[in-house]
Amino acid sequence: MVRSDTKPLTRIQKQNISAILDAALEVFSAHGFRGSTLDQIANKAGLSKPNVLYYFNGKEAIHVALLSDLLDTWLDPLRALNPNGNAQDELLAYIRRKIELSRNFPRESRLFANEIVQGAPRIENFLKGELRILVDEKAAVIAQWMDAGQIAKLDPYHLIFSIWALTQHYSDFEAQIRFVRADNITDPHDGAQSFVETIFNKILAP
Amino acid sequence: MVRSDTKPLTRIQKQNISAILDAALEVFSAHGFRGSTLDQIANKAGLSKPNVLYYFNGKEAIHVALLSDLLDTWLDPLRALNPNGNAQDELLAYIRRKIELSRNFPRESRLFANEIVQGAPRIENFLKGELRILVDEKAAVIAQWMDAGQIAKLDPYHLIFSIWALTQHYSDFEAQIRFVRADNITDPHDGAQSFVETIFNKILAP
DNA sequence: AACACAGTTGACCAAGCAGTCAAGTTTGAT
DNA sequence: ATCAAACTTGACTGCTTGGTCAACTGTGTT
Repeated sequence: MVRSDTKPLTRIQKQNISAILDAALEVFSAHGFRGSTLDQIANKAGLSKPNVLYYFNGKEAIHVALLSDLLDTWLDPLRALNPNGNAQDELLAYIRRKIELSRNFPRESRLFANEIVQGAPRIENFLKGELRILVDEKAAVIAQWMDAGQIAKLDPYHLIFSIWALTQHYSDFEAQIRFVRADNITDPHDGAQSFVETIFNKILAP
Repeated sequence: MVRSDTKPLTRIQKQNISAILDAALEVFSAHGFRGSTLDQIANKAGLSKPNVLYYFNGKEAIHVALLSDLLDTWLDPLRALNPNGNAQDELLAYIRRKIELSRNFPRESRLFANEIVQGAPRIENFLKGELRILVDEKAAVIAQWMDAGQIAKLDPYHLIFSIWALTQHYSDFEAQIRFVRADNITDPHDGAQSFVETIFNKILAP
């Protein structure tokens, strides 16, 4: 088996591992963990099933690899919230980064959504650990901004949740939006960006 | 097999069918369609697997029964939006009904969410049909209210989507909220109601 | 009490699935 | 050209799972 932590990956390894991860992202995000099969992943990756298992210890291992790659990236936008910046600017920039992330990585967003909707069994520790610490920290920053009168006084946690809800909705529930707006549609994200920014301007106004 | 459309159900049929549907709701909403097994459902319902299949034609039939029961109820809050009422009052009442629905029926909400996140393969027709017609109709009503200056001018479709996003977030992503707010929590919905009403008051203000 | 039918289930398939393995082929360093 | 290691796979195994079936029990109507 490959993927030991002791280093250098060959050309073929890099290529196949990334083909597998890309295929797995496609499949897992569309059908959930239990709804996906190794055959689907192998097929989409253009490899045989035993060959997929040559690169990863098992189905679970592929899923874990995807999630840990993802979780790290997922924190970045919130991490970048600068306590010393202007409240409105910082929050709107955060919102913009979040929208961009769901727009550019809808599969990743749905992979995450699938996990959460089903009770987050595989990422409970991430949520209770890293994410919780970061959210507590940033909620405190937001609370200070509110106390200083820079933005409207609201529950900072609910404010963060509402940003998550609105920005991810367009990727996670894309199917609903697409079917409901059958005709006049190109990208479901169209208009979303400016709408979400508009309403948060109203929400945050002191 | 039972469940023919030609009527009267016995006492035992009523009881077992409802036990099966309740168990299936529990299981499907937690694991998705493919992630759920008939054995889990049978167990939770306190019946043997063959007995479950005596009442329903198969796993799919149980899922369909659940969804069609659900979809109808799901439209009610939006249906009740009264074009002749006051814009703000009507929309806030709609929001309140939606929140109440997710709070009282989180499993139903997650069943629906599971479907949508995975591309809505089983309810595509509902979304493209009934839901779409209703949304178009109510979006037109909202647009009129906006033109009349009763509420702020926004994209009515995005306004509806944002209501869906915010009200369902607390049930569908309950796991995330619970883990992130580990301590100071009783019901994740606590505070949600007043927060969501507050921000929509700001959003809708003309 | 007797009878028809509703309800129930253990034992059993067949298909689908994750994962193994031994035997092959390809790659690249020398 | 050689060879060891990297890579690949057809054929297989064992388990899970949706679904069947024949035989059994419970119910309620006369």
